[in-house]
Amino acid sequence: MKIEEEINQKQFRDVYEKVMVNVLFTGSWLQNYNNQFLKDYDLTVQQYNVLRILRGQSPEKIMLNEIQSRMLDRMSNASRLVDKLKNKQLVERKACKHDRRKVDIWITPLGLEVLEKIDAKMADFYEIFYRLTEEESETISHLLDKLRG
Amino acid sequence: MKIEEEINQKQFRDVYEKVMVNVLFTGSWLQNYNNQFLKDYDLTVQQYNVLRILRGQSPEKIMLNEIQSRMLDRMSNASRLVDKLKNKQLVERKACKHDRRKVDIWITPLGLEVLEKIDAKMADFYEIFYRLTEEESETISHLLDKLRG
DNA sequence: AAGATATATTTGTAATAACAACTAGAGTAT
DNA sequence: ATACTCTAGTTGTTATTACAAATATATCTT
Repeated sequence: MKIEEEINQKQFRDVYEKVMVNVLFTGSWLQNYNNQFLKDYDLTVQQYNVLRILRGQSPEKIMLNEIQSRMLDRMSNASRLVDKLKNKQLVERKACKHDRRKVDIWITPLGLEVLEKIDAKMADFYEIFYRLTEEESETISHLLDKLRG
Repeated sequence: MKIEEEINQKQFRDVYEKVMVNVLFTGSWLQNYNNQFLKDYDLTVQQYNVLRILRGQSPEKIMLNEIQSRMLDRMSNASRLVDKLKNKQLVERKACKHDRRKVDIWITPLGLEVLEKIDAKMADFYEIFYRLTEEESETISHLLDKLRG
């Protein structure tokens, strides 16, 4: 559905206003879609994302700063986000030996297990993306990169 | 900057994962950019958006439901959002005569004034979009429409 | 008209986000 | 060593978001 119909706005001042609205709207739409899917696993998009960052690094440990710099929404509070995951026993945290300002964080076996469960259902989730060809997906990615400068 | 570098992730499982991450990331990035700009006017993106919806309709009144259906982030709470704007005297609200379940909402002269001030600075704000050609903007919009189905 | 159902909005709440202030440890210069 | 500055992370506070439940009015059915 065209963005004009989606938000019931007849027209935009120009294509730039339209693309702005469309990026904002689609981002919000996709985040909702994600959250809906992840609700079964009691995770938010941001929490899931942090778990994936940690898995990508596993079995290496990683510090909070590093997590923050890789997060999709950098405004969320990485420290408390890790807290939540720790409470669910999906990650572990310990002060770094060499530099006691830092904390080492790593994913637990349970965390990996949860991610695997999610992976198993990923095909269903990804279905919507097959509305796009691979080439179209590349095009969006490329142009969004360009927009961010 | 490429999304891979932006979030420091070497690779994605496929182009679909990449486009998902990119849409989420860019949406969040753009929302932050917007909020930063609007901070001078003590408005959030959602509040600004509601004001614009009301201006589009002005001097007609509009009901809450209608606002909600046009919002970019439909999960925000339209009722309390209008509250905030009313406290700032940017909008007015009154129970609808014909159907007392509904409320009529409309933008005040002060609200219009604030929007005009923002308009005056819009050129600065829109600068980033000129990284894209008109054609590229149309392409993004079209493909995002397609993604949402 | 009474009761059931649908619609529009508000309110309660718990979780999360935004932002600033604070704490603690490391590095650096004198 | 002392003072200064920088870095990493935590904590406090307020606003916003997400979701469900409650309220109030309108509409439909019999």
